[in-house]
Amino acid sequence: MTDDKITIDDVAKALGISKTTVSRAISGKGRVGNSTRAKVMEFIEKHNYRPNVMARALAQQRTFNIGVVWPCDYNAVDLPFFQRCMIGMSEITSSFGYDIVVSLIAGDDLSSLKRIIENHKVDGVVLTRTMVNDTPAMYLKESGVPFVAIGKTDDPDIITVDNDNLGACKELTSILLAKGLRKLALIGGSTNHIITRTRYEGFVDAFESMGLEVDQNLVYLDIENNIKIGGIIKTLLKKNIDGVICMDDSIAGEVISRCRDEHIRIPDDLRVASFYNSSLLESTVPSVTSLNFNDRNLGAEAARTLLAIIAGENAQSKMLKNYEVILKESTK
Amino acid sequence: MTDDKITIDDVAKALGISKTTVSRAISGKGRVGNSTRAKVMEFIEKHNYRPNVMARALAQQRTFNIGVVWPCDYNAVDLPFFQRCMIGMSEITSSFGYDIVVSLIAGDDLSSLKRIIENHKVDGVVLTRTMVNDTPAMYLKESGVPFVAIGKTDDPDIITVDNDNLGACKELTSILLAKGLRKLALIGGSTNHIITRTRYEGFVDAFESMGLEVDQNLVYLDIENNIKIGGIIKTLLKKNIDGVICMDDSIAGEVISRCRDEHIRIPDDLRVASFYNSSLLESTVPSVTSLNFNDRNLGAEAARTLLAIIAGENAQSKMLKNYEVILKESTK
DNA sequence: TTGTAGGCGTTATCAG
DNA sequence: CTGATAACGCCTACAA
Repeated sequence: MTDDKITIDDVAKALGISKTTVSRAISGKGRVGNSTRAKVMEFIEKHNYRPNVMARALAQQRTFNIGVVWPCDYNAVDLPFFQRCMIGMSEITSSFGYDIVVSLIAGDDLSSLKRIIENHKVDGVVLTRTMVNDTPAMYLKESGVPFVAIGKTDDPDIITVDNDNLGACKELTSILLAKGLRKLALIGGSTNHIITRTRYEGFVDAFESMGLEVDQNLVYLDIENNIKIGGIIKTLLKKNIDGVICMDDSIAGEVISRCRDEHIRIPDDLRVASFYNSSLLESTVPSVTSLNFNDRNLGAEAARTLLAIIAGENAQSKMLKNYEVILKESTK
Repeated sequence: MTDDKITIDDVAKALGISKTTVSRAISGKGRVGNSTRAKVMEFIEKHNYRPNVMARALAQQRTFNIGVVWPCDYNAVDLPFFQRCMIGMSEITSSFGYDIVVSLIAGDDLSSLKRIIENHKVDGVVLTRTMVNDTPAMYLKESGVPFVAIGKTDDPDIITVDNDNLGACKELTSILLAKGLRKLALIGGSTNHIITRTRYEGFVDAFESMGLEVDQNLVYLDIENNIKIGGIIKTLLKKNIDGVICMDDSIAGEVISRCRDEHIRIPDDLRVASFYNSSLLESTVPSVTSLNFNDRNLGAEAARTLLAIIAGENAQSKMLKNYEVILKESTK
């Protein structure tokens, strides 16, 4: 039962045939007699034979692993986005017999990424976000390893998979504008992240397509620490605003809390919406209007694309259009 | 600069010595002349030579990967716990030249775990939680692969690393009892997870050590879905309770929201505390009394232990004592 | 259809 | 201290 270390050679000898034939029977490459194949399959099934992946990796220079680059800045640590993406990726990779090697990168330290690339531990990489000065992307590009980035990028050589953040943010903003709101504030994270810029663009587009102009005094970007939000809210209130759009739900949660401190009623005194929704917002009161994306599906699509590239097919960048605008109490 | 496919043989030939010597110079095993070693080191530095891990893995039957089993039930998906643990593990494994292969397992489907084990893709495994019917643990034990579990277990053969959940939960409960609260409710998740049982034990211990008895009518376990919490709160309010202890902050957040619905003031009408704290609770109002553990450190310790086992040292189970009881507004 | 032999890049063994 | 040579387990021309 626990014949653990049985090799292809053992199989061959036991069956009185050559390793080559066994190999072919298993891989399906090359012609093998039906009866022979059946014999082999039955035997390996019975004895629970598994080809040694390391040996195969060495022989055909493939690892059947993909790398996933996972940012772990202070902010990203608690976001469920990456976890959800990974689940989607895992579903796809699993079904292709691939496994996932994670590479956590903090700040500019690419050493863990370099290690898995230089050591040939992966056949390709998924980058889970894009940045303005994207050192990981540049490194990967230079290294020649197949990779896919989740998020937008300027570089046409890089294959990306992304949600339609621009369209979604524009739509949500438009809805608020259509309600007659005009003095809308925007609070968002690091402008080093492309997604922050895209969300901002969507916000601006909504204004422009209605012939309105964004008041830059109401835009707060690079707010990487929720501590600052209390002050921002106080400042904003003096400016007599109609509503606040938060780029993610962590910011939204903080905004709601600080409003409560200031005895600001939502939505009566102020409307609040978020460009990203996760369970963080689930139990807030009032419930928050937000955008809902399918992160899992995004990850799955990224993995699918990467595997296609690895298989030699020429894949193209994709934009997933399915998102939901969830209108809740906070903007009534 | 981009001499990517340079092998040990290339190094040997370029230096006019044998592969063996180069190998020894790099690994440090076996005696090599100092001048020779220096030459080798200089050369590989300059030409950026990296030993092929796959070849090494094949030769010495080691992969320099560890597997991390990551549950992805509906509940676990958004918990930051696993992510934080993994960051801690990654810090340690990285410093030993190891990488992390994740195995997401949903429900009883062990296929991804089996794949990485049977394919010899990892040298050991970290199990990130323990269960009552722990099929992953049993499988690993049977397979003979070195592994460490995060969490408690009955099986003395299994090496574990865990926080002192029992002591922490007992302490927090004791503090509330010491404030004179007596009718304390408890809401928690699946009793299939050992941690739920441990937390419950801590709760009970606190009562017993004060000569009090737990009112089982106020204990709600196996609440795996926050939707039920609204009803529970309503029921509890009729029972005229003093406070609610939630096993994690997702539950706590929900409890607070539902209390607000019912116009219950916290802490005036009801005290609330949580056995686990994450950023989910960060911006709630009122701030919630809770236990604070260092998940990252927990992961690091687990990785350290696993690597020790892999290295052949005989490691022992560890309990990390450092946690914080954070007293906040919700129990004033 | 099947088998033989060589190679993938390292490490381990055993001589020198 | 150093070097051939044989594993490690699998794949793939090339032959038969």
